[in-house]
Amino acid sequence: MPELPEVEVTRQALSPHVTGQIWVGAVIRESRLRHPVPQELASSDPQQVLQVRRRGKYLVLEMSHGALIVHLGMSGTLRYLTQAVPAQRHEHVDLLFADGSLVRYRDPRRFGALLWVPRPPEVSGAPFWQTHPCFSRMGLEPLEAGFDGAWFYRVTRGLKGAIKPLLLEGRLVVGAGNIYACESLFLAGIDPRRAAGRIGLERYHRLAQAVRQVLEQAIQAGGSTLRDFVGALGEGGYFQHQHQVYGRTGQPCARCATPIVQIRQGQRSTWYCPRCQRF
DNA sequence: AAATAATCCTGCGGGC
DNA sequence: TGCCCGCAGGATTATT
Repeated sequence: MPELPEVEVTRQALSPHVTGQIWVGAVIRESRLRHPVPQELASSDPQQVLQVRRRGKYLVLEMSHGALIVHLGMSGTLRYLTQAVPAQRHEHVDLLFADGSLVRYRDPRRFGALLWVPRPPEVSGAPFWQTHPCFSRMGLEPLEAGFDGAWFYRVTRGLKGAIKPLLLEGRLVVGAGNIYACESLFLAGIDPRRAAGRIGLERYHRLAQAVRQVLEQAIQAGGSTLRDFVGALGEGGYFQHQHQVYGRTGQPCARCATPIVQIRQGQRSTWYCPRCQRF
C-alpha cells in the first residue's frame, strides 16, 4: 500500500486544503471496499473538518460530529480537487465540501476502507476514535517518542519469529510495510530471517534508527510510486529510486555488489543482501 | 501469467 | 485432555 510514508505524504498535502472546510456529504459510486462504505456518509449533516491525522497507515479526518477513518489498502489514493470533474474508473467515493471542492478516493483493487466513528457525547482525554477496533493491537508510532533501541530490545525478548515478518505485522511498531521493512533491515545490516528474540541491544539501536531514517527520507521524497501511488495533489513520489533491496532481485548491492536475493517469508517476498545483512 | 504497496479470517498444531 | 495462542495459508482485487 501506501505504507506510512505514502499516508503521511497524503496527509500533509491534504491537511491545508481540507482543515476548516465544511463537509456536506459524499457521492458513493462503488461501496464494495474491504468493508461496505457507510451509506450515512452520503447524507451527513454539514460539519467542520477539524484536523487531518494519521495513525499507522490510517488517515483520520476529525470532524465536528465524528471521525472518518480512511485506509488506502494496496492501491488507494486520495486527491484534493477544487471542483468536480467527471470521475474516472476506480474513483469510488467523493467527499464534498461546501465551497464546491472535494476529496476523491480512488482504489483499483478495493482493499481499502472508509469507516465512520460518531463522536461520543462526553469529552475524553485521548482522541475518541482511538478506541475503534482497527487501532487496537497497534504498536508504537516509529516517528514518535518511545520508539528506540532499548524499547525494541526489551519487547522482543523471547520472540521466536523472524524479525522481518514482525516488522510487517505492526503489533510492536506500525507503519513499515513490505518496502520499508526490507529497506530498514538492509540499512541496519540485519538478516531478515533472524529471530527477533535473538537480536542484541546494539543491533536494535541500529534497527530503530534505520526504521526512522528510512521512513523520514521516504516522506521527504514524496513516498514510493510503484504503480498507483500519488499524493493528494496528484504528485508522484520518487523514493523508489532510492530503494536498496526492494524489488532488486539479482541486481548488485549498492554497498558490496553482491547480487540481491529474494526469498519468501509468510507469503510475502523479502529482498536482502546476503553479505551486508548478517544473521 | 504470476506477481503485488495490506489486512483479515480460519483452522491447525503445539505448549502449558 | 482441553484450551489458548501463534503461525500458516487463503481470500479479497485489478493490473501488467
